[in-house]
Amino acid sequence: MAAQSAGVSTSGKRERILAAAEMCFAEAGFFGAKIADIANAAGVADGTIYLYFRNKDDLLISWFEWRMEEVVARLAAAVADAAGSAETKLTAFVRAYLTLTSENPAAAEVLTVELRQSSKFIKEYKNPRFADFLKLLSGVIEEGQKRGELSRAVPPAHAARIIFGALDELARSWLLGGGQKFDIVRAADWVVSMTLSGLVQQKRSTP
Amino acid sequence: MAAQSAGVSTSGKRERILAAAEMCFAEAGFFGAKIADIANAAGVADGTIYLYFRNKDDLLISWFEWRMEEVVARLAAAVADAAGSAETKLTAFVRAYLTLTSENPAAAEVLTVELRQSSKFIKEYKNPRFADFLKLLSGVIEEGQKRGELSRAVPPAHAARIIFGALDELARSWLLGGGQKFDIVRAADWVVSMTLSGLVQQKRSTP
Amino acid sequence: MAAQSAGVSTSGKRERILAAAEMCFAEAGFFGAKIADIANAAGVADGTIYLYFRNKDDLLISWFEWRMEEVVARLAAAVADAAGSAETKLTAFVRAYLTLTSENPAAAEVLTVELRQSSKFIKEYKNPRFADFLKLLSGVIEEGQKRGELSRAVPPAHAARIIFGALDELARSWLLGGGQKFDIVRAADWVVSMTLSGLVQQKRSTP
Amino acid sequence: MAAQSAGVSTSGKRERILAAAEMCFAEAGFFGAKIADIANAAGVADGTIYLYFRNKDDLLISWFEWRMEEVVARLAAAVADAAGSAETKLTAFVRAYLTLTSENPAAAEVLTVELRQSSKFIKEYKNPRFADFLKLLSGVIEEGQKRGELSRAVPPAHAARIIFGALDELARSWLLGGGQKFDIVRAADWVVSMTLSGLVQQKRSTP
DNA sequence: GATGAATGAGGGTTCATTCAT
DNA sequence: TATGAATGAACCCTCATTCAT
Repeated sequence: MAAQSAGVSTSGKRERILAAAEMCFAEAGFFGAKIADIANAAGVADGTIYLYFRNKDDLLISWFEWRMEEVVARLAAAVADAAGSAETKLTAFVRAYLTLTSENPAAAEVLTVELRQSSKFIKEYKNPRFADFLKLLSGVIEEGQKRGELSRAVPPAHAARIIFGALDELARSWLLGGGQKFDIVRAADWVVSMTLSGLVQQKRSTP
Repeated sequence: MAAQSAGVSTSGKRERILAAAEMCFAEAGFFGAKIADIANAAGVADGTIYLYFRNKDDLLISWFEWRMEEVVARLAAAVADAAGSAETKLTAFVRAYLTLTSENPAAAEVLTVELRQSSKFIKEYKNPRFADFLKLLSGVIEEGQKRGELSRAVPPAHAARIIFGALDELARSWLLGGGQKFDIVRAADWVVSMTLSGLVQQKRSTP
Repeated sequence: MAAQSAGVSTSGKRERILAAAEMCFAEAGFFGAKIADIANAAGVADGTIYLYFRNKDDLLISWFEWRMEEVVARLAAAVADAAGSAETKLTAFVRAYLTLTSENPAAAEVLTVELRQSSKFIKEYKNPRFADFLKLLSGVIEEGQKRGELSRAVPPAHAARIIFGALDELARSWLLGGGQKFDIVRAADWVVSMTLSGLVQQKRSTP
Repeated sequence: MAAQSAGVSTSGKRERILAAAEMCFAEAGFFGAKIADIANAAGVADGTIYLYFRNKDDLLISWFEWRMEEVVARLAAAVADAAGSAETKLTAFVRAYLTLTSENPAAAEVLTVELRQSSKFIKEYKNPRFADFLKLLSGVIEEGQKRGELSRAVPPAHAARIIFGALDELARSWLLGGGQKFDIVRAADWVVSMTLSGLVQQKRSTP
């Protein structure tokens, strides 16, 4: 009772529904996934979903909040663990992001494909978790710029967007290939290489 | 009269429908846009749409082919005009892409948001125009690598994905801000800077 | 409560829908009857029909099964009650059939008119209940032939078809006349007379 | 011009449309056959059909008139040729009817299945050709009764209905079997046998 | 809380019919 | 006459949401 009043169901139904939604959204897309499918996958009645979520939109938003909280936490931990230069931290971030993708492709599928979709989520919904995500990334960049490790050519917020875009697209192409065509975790090095050193053949300072 | 005898309506109804679809998809999303809305915007009857397109899915796919053909042509032209190094060509590509985005935000909105939506379009539909798009970009990179202008650290196909992801994300954030927050065309330089030279403060070879 | 736990709605919605469908099909024909009409007549929402039937076709097939089960049972009972010769049994069958017609003209209308409509019902649907119906009739004939009561001039299956055709056509002409022009139950004697003794003026064997 | 003003197209388009309609109705049913299909089969434009027929209903009615005129004429000729007793004439009628069925299964299909269907044609349309058909049959019976050749047990109009019903049902079952299961023309003898002599084992007058 | 039968608005699609050429 | 592109009313069916139990 005490636990329930805190908004945490003792039976974990909310989580089961969110996990079921993740699966269904990944498989069929937000519009293709039916509430009945999700309820069935979660082992609850259709109506039960409405005890935990206002409506289908709210379910997607709630899923996003739920999943992103974990993602941001793990990325933040990875960054924190990577003591040292901005380069090291960015590398840790990128690797952690693509590792998460490979570990939970269903979640990645929804994040990468479904979440862009509707004006409901990108236009009206402020998306605080995604803002946290970008802030984590841009924070590392900003710090690196302040410390003189990174070029100031690109404003941190945009640099973060660019890196996220690169990661996201790489994740998407990996997911579409069924995870077969290349090693997504090793692909992290490509993103690191391109966004840190660039494609141009460097004429590094000679000793 | 003579023109009509070719069996192709001179009234350009197909194009009007495609343009109306672009507008409606951009505004409401694929699932949110109603056939009736599109017909109304195109100034035709609902049924007329089905004289030109098999169904709503086919309308989106057809729109994609129609729009991407132009996009790829313009990007190819921009690349062709940019004689010289791979660096110059990539810069031209990126600028042209973001210029197109700024010139036709509705089209960009659909491309960037709606096209990711899985089932019919990324999973089932092979998307030959998008493949052309990526091929154009990876071709420039591959050539640059062969000429020794670009590093071989990243395979051309993945480098192209990374650049596209960066561009796409930048375009999306610009579109979501209503085109107000920053100059998307000038943002091209950020993408160029990051993907060619990288973020790391270069210690260029000094004489 | 206890009854409901069986998973079968005690409110008899399925039967109400079938009865409403019977009425609407009789009045407007299968294609003319709208799902909304049937739902309205049954006092349920449109969507409710789809909880009990896959689609409109399934509704007609289900109606047929539902109604024919009763018809065959009653005809079988009539035949069973008519102990004695094949002649007696056939007479009982014919009278029972036309009595049913007069008692439920709507059902007869649908059976006689709508069910012939080809595609879904006679060509694809195997119609097991109608097969039962014919089997009952041909069984009586076959038995009569074996016992030497009936001529072997016509194979039982075809004789059954011929009798059914006669009954069906008589029912149809009665239904089209609004049941006013003649007494359908007494018309049974005509069918009996013709199919058992024939039209030809019999020169019965004289002692 | 003179010929056309008489309502007879010199190019025979009306007939081509009627023949095409027959084929399409037989294949797909009245509701399943599309005007576009019929126009295509007739080698005319959709709109052309409306130069010859008021609407789709009128097309079916017109087809019926067109086809029944021929059927009645041929049956009348068969009856006329069969000089002699009512028995002979009825036999000729039945054989001619089933011969027509076997010669033109498509027409038979429409007559037997589609024409019953809609209230448009049985309830509102007076169906004068079908009345002619029944009149021909009942006329033979009436005459036979007057001449004492046939029993007066069944009123001629109803006897005609019964024979037609038998024929129609036999035709339908033959058509549904794709004309493979039995010889429809030889089946004529069954109808003759049953409706003239009946099923009951006759104890014919002994010499 | 939990259920799931019931709801009914909504929309994609069809196709008989029209009419400008 | 003939055409066939265009029309738009009509309708089956889906599915998010509700609510009596």
